[in-house]
Amino acid sequence: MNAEAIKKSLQDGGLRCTPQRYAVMAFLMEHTSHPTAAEIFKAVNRSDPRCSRATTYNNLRDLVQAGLVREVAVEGRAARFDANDMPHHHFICDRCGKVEDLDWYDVPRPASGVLGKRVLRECEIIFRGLCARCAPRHASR
Amino acid sequence: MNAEAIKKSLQDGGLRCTPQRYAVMAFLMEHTSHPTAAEIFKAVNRSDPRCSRATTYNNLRDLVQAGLVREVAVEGRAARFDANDMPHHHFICDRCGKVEDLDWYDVPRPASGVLGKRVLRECEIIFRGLCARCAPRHASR
DNA sequence: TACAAATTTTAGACTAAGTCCAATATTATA
DNA sequence: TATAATATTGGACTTAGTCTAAAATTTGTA
Repeated sequence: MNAEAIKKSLQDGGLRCTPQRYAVMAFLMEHTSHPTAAEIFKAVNRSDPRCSRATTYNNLRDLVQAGLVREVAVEGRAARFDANDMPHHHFICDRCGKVEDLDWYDVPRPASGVLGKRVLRECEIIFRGLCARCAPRHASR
Repeated sequence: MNAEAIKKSLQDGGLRCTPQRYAVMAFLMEHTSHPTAAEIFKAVNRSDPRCSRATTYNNLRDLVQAGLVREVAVEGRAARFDANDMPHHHFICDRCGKVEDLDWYDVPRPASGVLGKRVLRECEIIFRGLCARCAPRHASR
């Protein structure tokens, strides 16, 4: 993982590069499984106990605001975070809550533009169903 | 609002028609503004104090499971509920968190089908931006 | 209508997820 | 290196939602 690239992207987002913020960002870039805030805190705090829970939440908020990280809300479950900077959509498993990235080009892209009197910033397609682990195998039986 | 129709849809969903459950369903059909569980509880409990908080949550869970109500997760905010049974997508305001329905035909519909090894149940497009109230008016100034 | 079985309701304690605070520390800039 | 702006901290707090087990209601059957 390129440390300089992380530093630069923090700066480009108008954020200072602190050890805690760097650690949160680096963790998200290395772990593309959409961890929850609690998971991120546990991992980052374990390898560097200087990072507190409040700081983890503060940094996630800042990274999302700066557009470097995406937050995915899942019904009845904790929010999940994602540093994948390529445009993409998500698949959420009904059973285990797992969030998977779908390549933008895997799915048709809805037209962007104005929606009535609303100012559109982004659109995301959320697919729901059962992931490969949760789907009943040999379902034909 | 057709009381018999509500009764029938509860039964079709395999749910008994209790006064509390009926009240939650009726409230959602009359209020299409995507209320939160707390708002639903307050309103239903005010007009009939027999309905407790736990019951409101239980019934929302049951109605969602039965497919009569949709739940919309919003980042950093309480879940919102929606009894609109027509296929549709949502617009979520970044600033105030308001959820608005978008007619299915207002937006292109992504192709359905299998996504890799995943079993697809539904897909929803979530549009984000600023609603008519929150968008800066006369923005050219 | 009366009974039994299944389902639903309840108050309130509890948990999980996340925010807030104000004192302290760190970072970037001049 | 001094300074101003920003970030970090532990821990109390809030908000959203779940759990429990006893009591009540609903529904099907006789």
